[in-house]
Amino acid sequence: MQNDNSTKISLDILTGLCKRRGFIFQSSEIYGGLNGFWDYGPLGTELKNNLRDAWWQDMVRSPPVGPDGEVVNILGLDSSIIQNPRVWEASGHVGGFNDPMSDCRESKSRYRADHLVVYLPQSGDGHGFACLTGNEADAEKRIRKQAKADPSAYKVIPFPELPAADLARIWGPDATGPGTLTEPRQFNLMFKTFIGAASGEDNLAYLRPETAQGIFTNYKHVVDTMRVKLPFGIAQIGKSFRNEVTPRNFIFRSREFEQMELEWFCHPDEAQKWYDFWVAERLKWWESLGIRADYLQRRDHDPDELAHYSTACADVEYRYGFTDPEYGELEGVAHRGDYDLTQHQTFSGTKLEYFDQETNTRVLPHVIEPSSGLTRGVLVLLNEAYREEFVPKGETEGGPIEAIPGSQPPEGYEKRVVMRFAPRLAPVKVAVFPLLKNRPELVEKAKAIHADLRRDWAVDYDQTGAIGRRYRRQDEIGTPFCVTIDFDSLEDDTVTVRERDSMHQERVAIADLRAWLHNKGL
RNA sequence: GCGGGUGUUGCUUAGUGGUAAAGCUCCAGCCUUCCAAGCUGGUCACGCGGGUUCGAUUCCCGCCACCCGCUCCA
Repeated sequence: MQNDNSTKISLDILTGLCKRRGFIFQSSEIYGGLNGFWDYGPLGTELKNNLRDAWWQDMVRSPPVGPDGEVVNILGLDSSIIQNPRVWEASGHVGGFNDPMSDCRESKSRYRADHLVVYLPQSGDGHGFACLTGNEADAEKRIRKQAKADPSAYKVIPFPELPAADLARIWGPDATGPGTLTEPRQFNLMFKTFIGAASGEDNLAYLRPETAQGIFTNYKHVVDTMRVKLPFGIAQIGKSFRNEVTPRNFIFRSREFEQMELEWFCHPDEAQKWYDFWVAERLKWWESLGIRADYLQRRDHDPDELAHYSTACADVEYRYGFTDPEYGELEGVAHRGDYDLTQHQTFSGTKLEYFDQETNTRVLPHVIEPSSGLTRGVLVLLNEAYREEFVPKGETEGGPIEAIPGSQPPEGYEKRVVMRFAPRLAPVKVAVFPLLKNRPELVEKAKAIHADLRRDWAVDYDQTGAIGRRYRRQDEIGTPFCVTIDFDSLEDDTVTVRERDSMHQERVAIADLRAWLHNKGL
């Protein structure tokens, strides 16, 4: 990716800033860390909570107007992370990911171990040959050619029953020599845990790999208690856990992550209409947060990549710097049909049909699922916000000049790093400074304004060092406004409000400050 | 999971078989009337565990984490 993009930044820079400024730390770092887990520091927590709250506000409390011009109805839920293990049998998560696999180091092929059989010499010595069940002729051919022996001198056993010590003398199906197959390994998507103090297989449980199933299992409760009519939605935000084979790319793919999921229940005849609506709506929502439109795209899944439960799926993708090709998933909007409710109806024996009073008919609703990664959203916000700029030394006339990340400023300029978060999402909204810290009257007034503003917003107070340094500190954590109390403030009760992006300053009466900030998007 | 690379303070680097230096950051004081100024002082590091050795941050082994590629990916 050598193109155009002067603002492309590396994950190294972002990871460094997140650590340096208290956004995101490696989990349990003092013990050497843990692959695939991350902790959110004070500012990362604020940022993540702000994104979470924006989603909740815009999806649950004040959702968009539907395609018919009617306000849609969406209700909130918070189901437990650990659920009856049968939930995951019904959902298809148990079973689908439990097959032991063996890799060939030479051919890079991966085989399901229960699909392989091994020809072993009756004599006990010499090479053995593995093949896929159904391809026995292939193995026998190789016995004649490679071992110059008759297949009848061999016994056939299932690959999983082969002692690990014998792997060294086995030829893989696609290998040109022995000893290339790895010991069969279990790939378990779900984290296992045990309920109760005594552990054993009979009290096995799982940490949920998605929040969606908790919605389906509560669907009937919501229908019965909340006087809802089709169509309606149930929304949930929470942690999910997946034993990813390869956690990579900072918080993009981690083993513990957070989802914001909506399950939209509707009449089967209307499902396509709602699918189209939600795909478009979700793309618009990310743009409304200030994400550059040319960094977002809709990608419809090909029929052959659809999951078993899904009849259509479209992703909202973002142009991360590291995903290949170029764009990577941020949110998936899936048309799940009636798969989930059918499964849970079958497995639980509980009727999950919706009874329509007006038409006197029963129907199993179809489901459209916009499911986005909250923690992936945080990564997108960080990536979108990061800028390096050149500023003339000692003054701000003309404002900052956008720079290529990692480049050095020309003579007379210095670099500033600024996080251009939308005010709504910024972890700190306002910082309050006395111009000088050794003038008690300035300090006192600044502290009073700080104490007042913090009733409404996350507000920093800083009196350390030169004023310019304090501005730059706030730039780097993305604080949109800084308020400075100077000697004029003591005379006329006005303050300087300095804007992060333009670095412009404006004189505002203290009495108007709260309203002024509100008008700027806080 | 495979292959390659990396690991000294918050960051960037220096260095050594005798437990570590510098710049920036950070903290305190002085100073400072709006964009990382200056002066003085200060805190903080050899990823973890073994081995060799009188002594290991340095040499050896194992592990862990991170980065790149492959693989995988609801």
